[in-house]
Amino acid sequence: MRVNAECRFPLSQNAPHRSISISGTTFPAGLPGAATCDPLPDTAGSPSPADDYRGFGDFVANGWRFKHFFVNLHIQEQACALSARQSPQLSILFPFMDYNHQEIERRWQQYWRDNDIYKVSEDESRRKFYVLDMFPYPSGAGLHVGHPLGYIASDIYARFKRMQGFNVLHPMGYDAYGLPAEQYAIQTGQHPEKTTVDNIARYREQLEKIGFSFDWSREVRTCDPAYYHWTQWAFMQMFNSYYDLDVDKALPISELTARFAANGTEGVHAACGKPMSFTAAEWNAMSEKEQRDVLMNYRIAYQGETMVNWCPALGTVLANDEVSEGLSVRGGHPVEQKLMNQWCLRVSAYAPRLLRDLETVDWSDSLKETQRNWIGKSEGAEMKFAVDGKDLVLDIFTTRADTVFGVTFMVLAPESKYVALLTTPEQKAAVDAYLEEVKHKTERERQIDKKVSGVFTGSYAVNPLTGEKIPVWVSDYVLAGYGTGAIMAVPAHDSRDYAFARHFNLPVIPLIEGADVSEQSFDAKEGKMINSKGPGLDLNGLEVKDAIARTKKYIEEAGLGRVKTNYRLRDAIFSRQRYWGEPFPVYYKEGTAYLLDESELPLRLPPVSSYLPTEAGEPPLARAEGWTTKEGYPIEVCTMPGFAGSSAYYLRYMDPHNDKELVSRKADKYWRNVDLYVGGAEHATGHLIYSRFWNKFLYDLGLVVEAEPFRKLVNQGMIQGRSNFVYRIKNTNTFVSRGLRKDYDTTPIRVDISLVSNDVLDTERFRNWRPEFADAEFVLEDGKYICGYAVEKMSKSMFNVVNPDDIVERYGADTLRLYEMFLGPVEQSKPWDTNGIDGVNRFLKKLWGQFEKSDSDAEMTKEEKKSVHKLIKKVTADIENFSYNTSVSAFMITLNELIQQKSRSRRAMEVITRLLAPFAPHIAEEFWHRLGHEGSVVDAEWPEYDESALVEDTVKYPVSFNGKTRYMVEVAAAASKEDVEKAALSDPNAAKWLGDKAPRKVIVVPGRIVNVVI
RNA sequence: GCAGAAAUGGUGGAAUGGUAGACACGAGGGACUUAAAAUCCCUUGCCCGAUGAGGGCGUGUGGGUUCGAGUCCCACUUUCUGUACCA
Repeated sequence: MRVNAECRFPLSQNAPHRSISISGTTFPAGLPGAATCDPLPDTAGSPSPADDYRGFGDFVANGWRFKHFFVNLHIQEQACALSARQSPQLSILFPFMDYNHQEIERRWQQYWRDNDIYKVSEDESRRKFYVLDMFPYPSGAGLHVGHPLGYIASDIYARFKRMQGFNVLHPMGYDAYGLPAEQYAIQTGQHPEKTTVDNIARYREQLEKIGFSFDWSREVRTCDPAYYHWTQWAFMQMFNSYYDLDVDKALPISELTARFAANGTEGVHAACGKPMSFTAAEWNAMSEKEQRDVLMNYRIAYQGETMVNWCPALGTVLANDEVSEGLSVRGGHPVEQKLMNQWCLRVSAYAPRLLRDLETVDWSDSLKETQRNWIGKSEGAEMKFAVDGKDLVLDIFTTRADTVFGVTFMVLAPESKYVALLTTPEQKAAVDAYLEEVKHKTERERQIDKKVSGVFTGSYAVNPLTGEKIPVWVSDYVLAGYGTGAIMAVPAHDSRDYAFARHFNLPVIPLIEGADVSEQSFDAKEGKMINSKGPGLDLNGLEVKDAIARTKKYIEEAGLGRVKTNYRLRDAIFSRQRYWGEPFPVYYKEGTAYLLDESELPLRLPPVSSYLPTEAGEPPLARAEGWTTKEGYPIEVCTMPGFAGSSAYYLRYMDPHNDKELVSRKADKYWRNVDLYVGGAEHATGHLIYSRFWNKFLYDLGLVVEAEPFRKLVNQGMIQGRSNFVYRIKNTNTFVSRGLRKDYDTTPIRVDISLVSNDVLDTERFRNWRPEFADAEFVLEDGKYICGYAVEKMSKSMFNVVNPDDIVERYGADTLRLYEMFLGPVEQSKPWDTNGIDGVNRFLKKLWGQFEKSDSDAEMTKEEKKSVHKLIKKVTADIENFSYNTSVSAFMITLNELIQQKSRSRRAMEVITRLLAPFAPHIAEEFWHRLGHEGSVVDAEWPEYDESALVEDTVKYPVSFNGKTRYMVEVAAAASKEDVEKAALSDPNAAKWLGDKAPRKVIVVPGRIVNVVI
């Protein structure tokens, strides 16, 4: 059937007349009953615009809403030969499709799944691009609107790159080992795996709804044996490697063993725990156990006695980055220092390379700076101070070698092994008492309580430059873990030493000319040296900088010490006394650690009867039955920390199903490393250090091709919650707005965010929500109760969590995606405010309407073309710069322009569809198909702009006088500077501003501005 | 303390040294509607002026460079983030 009747009818009296043509082409194909009018003969001619209508009703079918009109056609008889049974009154079902996000999003998500649209494989013919998000820990609370921010940003980039022709790897997975699941297990007895799997299912569902282009076939979970097989494997490689300082890379431990057997420690420069010296003969004479003990000092994954952060509440040790201000990052429990034998990773060996290679990556300056601080390179000197009357030498590290002449005492860390050696019998009681006191302080107490404390050991050291005797003290302001655990104290030029000296009445000798040290120390590294002359060295009169260099040179020549670079970065503690983590592929034979055979990987996490430590204080794995090798040797009962599984996951995504290797050579050579990594800045000192270390280690072994894992990194800001408050006058049931009125004595009460809209409280729902205030009175302003608010972290306990599911349900994923981008720059933290979401939702609805109106296949007009090409240029540049908020506004501007132009161009919509595809993939896919395309818009080509379309015929110049804009002149775009100047000055407005003066100077910036100086 | 980032309307924010406040929210007014919702139109930095024409002032504070500064330089204030007895 072919119907060719053009009908015009008003949708409402005021709305512009809208015409539809009833024919096979305008009705989307396949719609049932698109036009249920009686069969019409071919008709020609048009009805008059004044055709009246009567009666209408809506009904919905297949997601389309139909309006039912009866139209009285006023068609000229001769133009339309109607037969007797055909009424001049035509019944039309006008398909009136609202923007139905639920329908559209469901349909296209299904289409993407069914057609494996986001599945990628290595394709040598195309250039690769790897876009990665930091994978989430699947917590029980699910996602809130803050989580997807980074995922949306990276998804836009991934889709953009794909449309530009790149083969884009964009995977997602789960960092599934972690404390919350285990804590939950302890409370409920439920296996953490169950909790984790449930949470992952929830996350997956939430993520799917937002329309990400993840290749889910590559999903990884760190708790999956097929995955942690390779975590354990990597650990084994580290156990079997040492760090050679001469070639500056990791080498197989077998090479070290061979060198020991041939030459002993002679000529070996390797990173180690404590310096060792032995001959080949001594080595060869050692028992296997002794040899293995020696090797443990060199392995990259090693077991060592170290001061660790022990968290009694969690029953485990923690890495430095898992502790903040003396409290555990997870849970906020107090942390103590404790000497324990633990597995460690020799990350410190990589400190120089971790620092140096920061220059090769495209990360933000602030993030690089954070890493630099954490690595903490400091150049100075290690100096020897002999102990008076004893055959002992104290090594100290200092960056201020120039201040040796001002050393008036020395300080040992309480944990230093020298404390026992230097304490004299007379002082023993006092020192022991002090050590006892310090031991019972937690790290937190030590930090909060900055009171000066310490005790004299009774011994004296000898200043190597002056020969003077100086007392040696013990104090907890000196850290055992940094430098040598001993310092030379220069109270005149170090504030901590100064405080200590004043407290214990020790002398203060100023060394810099003009420095007033009567009230405080002079810490600046500037000025001329005084009081600095000894038998072998005279620094007087030198600038501090030169004095430092001079002293370093002198002590090296005189054998008093050496130039040394210290790093703050310490080895990573790799054991956790917990259940929910990767087991170590390690067993113990006569107390010595051995690796399992690789063929036994993965070593599966065994079931246990309880997730608590044993009575004997051993970790939960000690409860596992048969936790031994076949031969009956006990297996390690600690598990690996959270960062173990997250350190190389980006490699596993390249080849996730490989059961022979972590990643195949081929896949690694193709995908290489991550081109764009998006995640939170909170991982700056943990994950990003460990991951870089891990990668460099694998790189040294020739297992991966890139020295840095993450080429470009973007930190998305945090989305904060907006907490709402109501204010109750004390001891009454009356609430007042905002709490701004100081005459009321008010107490803020938190209100769930769902009860508040535009700061206005739904008082009725509030009464239901908090039944104890069921009969509350509200003092209204203009009939409304206005809540107060505060911007805080988004958290359940603050009643400010906004769930993305609710937003998706109500507005759609495309709206959520656009809105999160529209909120502001991705890197910036900002509070979530659902109120603004209507703006982008309206934009999509308007765009939808514009699409429906677009029925012209003609070339774009000049105006249309200019609008559209301006948009191509803007959006392309914005995506490259991660400036997504301005992209969204550019879309809005273009749409407004097209509406203004009364555009009906399908070509314009076609370009906009492509540009919008990365941002709002569902609606774009819908448009794409309705425009008649077969495949997915995901593979549409990214449009290029035509510079000539952007050229203006005329340019409007603002004319300013002495920098103040006064009026505009319009001149031809081709006008010369002189012409522009002439136009500006001959404008009728000119006289008013020039007055009787002549312009001194006229500045014309082509295309920009005219400034007249008078 | 140190390091980094930032400070622009009622709000989120925009602005290669060149018309400050794009875009959006909110607010006010109007149209449509029996009504509401939705939608559409207008106004919206502050002050003076009459509601007009017009003018003045405005990007945390104070100075500077420049024909011209939100943007560059110096000093300061405040906020956020990270980090800390690191010798």
